[in-house]
Amino acid sequence: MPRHTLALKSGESLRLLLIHADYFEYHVREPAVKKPEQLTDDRKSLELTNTLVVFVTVERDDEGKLESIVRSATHAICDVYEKVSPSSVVIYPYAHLSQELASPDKALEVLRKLEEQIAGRGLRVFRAPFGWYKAFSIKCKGHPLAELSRTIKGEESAYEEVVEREESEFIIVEPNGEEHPLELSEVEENSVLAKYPLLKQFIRSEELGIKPHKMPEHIRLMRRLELVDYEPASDVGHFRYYPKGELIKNILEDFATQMAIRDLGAMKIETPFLYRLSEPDIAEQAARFRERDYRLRVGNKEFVLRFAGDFGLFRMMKTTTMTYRQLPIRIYELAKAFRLEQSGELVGLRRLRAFTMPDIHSFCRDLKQGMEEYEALFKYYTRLVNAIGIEYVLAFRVVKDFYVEHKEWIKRMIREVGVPALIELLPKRKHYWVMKHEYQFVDSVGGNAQLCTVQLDVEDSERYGIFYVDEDGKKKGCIIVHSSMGSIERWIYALLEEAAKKLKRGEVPKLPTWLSPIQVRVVPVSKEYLNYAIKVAEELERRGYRVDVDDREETVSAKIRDAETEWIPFIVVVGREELKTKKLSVRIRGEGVRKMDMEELIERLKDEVKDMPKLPRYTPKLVSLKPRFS
RNA sequence: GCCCCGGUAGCUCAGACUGGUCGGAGCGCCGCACUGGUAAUGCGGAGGUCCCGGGUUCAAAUCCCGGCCGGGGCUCCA
Repeated sequence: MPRHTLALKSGESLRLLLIHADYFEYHVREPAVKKPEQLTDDRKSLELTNTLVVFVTVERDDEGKLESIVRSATHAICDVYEKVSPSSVVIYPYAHLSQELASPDKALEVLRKLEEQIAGRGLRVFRAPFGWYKAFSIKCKGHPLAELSRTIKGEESAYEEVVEREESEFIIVEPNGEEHPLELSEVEENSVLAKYPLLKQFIRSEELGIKPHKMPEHIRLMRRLELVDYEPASDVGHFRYYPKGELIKNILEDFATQMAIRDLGAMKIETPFLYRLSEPDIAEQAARFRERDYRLRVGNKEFVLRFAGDFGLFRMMKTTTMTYRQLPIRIYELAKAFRLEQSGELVGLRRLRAFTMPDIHSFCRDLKQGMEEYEALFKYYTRLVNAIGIEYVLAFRVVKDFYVEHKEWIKRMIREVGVPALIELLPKRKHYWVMKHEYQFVDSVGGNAQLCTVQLDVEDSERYGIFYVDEDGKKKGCIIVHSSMGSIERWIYALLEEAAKKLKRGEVPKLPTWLSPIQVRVVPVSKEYLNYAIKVAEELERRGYRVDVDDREETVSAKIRDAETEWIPFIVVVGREELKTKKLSVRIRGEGVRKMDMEELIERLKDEVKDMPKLPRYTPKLVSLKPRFS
């Protein structure tokens, strides 16, 4: 008999394991539950050949959606039946596929209905009795379709997903506001897109699914540069950060926080990672993300790890008293989030199971204020993307009626950024938002990922129990604008991929100076000049820059080479000559060697770092003291 | 999650098809000499359960099965 793997995820659905068997038999032994199903003699044992044995587990959450579950399960079973042509079907209650069993009477009800439905389709069907220990033997046929498992969900089962999908329309809006229709089938011939290669590549990747077939470069780079690495001892998609990667991550986090607070006056909060599934609103939120959330049981409580910041935020806002005078209220959280993405979907830092997402939620009085807020956030994220310095693409998704009504407003925003935009017009609203936009990134191999997004949520907040007090003293639901700059990890991906694109074009790859783990490396020509090198470094450090000193016993060439392979933007060589003239010999990445004095170098650094966050070195001052992490 | 490909020293990889002196190279690391001027100074040394678990065989890094991790594809991306 072939071996079966019965390990299935804990979840919230009906589980089926279908075995096409040459031979199957069972014999009832003794009761397994307090009130087992009443039995007639003819059901105490059974022996069949060429049969389809369906092991069925009814899960707790199946209760309440019995009808659709039974319908879908019947469909699934008949589907397999037609493919393998057995001469009968056996429904076999099998509790062991689950940790979250439904109550026995509900389970029995489902099994009976299932039997009835299948019989109703004219098939010969048997049902093994429920609530009894049974001995069984099975001889699996072992062909490719002989062993299958199915997960059946209520309502939106894969088996009834025949719902006709109305197609979106696409248009391109040029920076000057000119509008052009776009047929996705004619992307290659489109003359407007020919002017905007990045946007064209984005549409190929995002809308047409034309994929790069290549490994994105950042995966190699994140390890070469000792920034980030896999951690096989954790779950897949959970990474570890070496000091230099941690520093970059922390600077980006500080940047997100600083921008939100300084530019928008948002209020920063923090909420828990874990939420109880027994809370109805949490359960409802979790249900939106079926099978994509981490669940864990502690004692007799079941928890879900948040997959977005909303969980704790909405809870907090429920008990917050806000008045119309205070709106819009902007709340910022730097939230660690967890999503159980399918393992095959994870790609380096592009898609993770654990990531850090800064988000801002704005609570607004009405649609008018919501739209003003949307525009403010649009401008905010545009400044933010421009400040980090990567190429990006702009895409809007708008419900068509809303677009028609607010066309000029949207075009005004596009003109403001000065880049062309792809607009997807949805025939009708199917999400909580009427409109959103995304700043998307296109990587070195032609793949893409969403960075910033702003969403105008028009289902007002009453559904979450969030209210403000209006002028008339009455409680009202508000309009929520959801927004995020995208995960910090994904920004690291974008920065590394941006550098990889430079490399591909034959340019020198680099990180912006404000994000470089080491901004200046001082290289003494020999031991004699080490003290002077340290003095130079200390002066730069006092001025707020990350500097280290290569004190190793290596040749100058070797030390320069190492600094270059680390992508250090400024390399200062000091020796006899520098000591004498008090000038510095500065090798600027991608430019060449220049003689500068200390103040000139500091001016240059100041100019590149501007008012971006500053953090100290996370690695030793002396290069010889730093271990190699990867 | 499914399909295809891969996993050999800290890192990058050769060896595998045709099982048997194949456990190898470069980088890194350690030691000695060199006292350095803008992308690799020379010489020497240490390092490996050949991813893990089973199987086939007189014999397995090598062949077979299962698992784990990674890459690509499919699907997915509230």
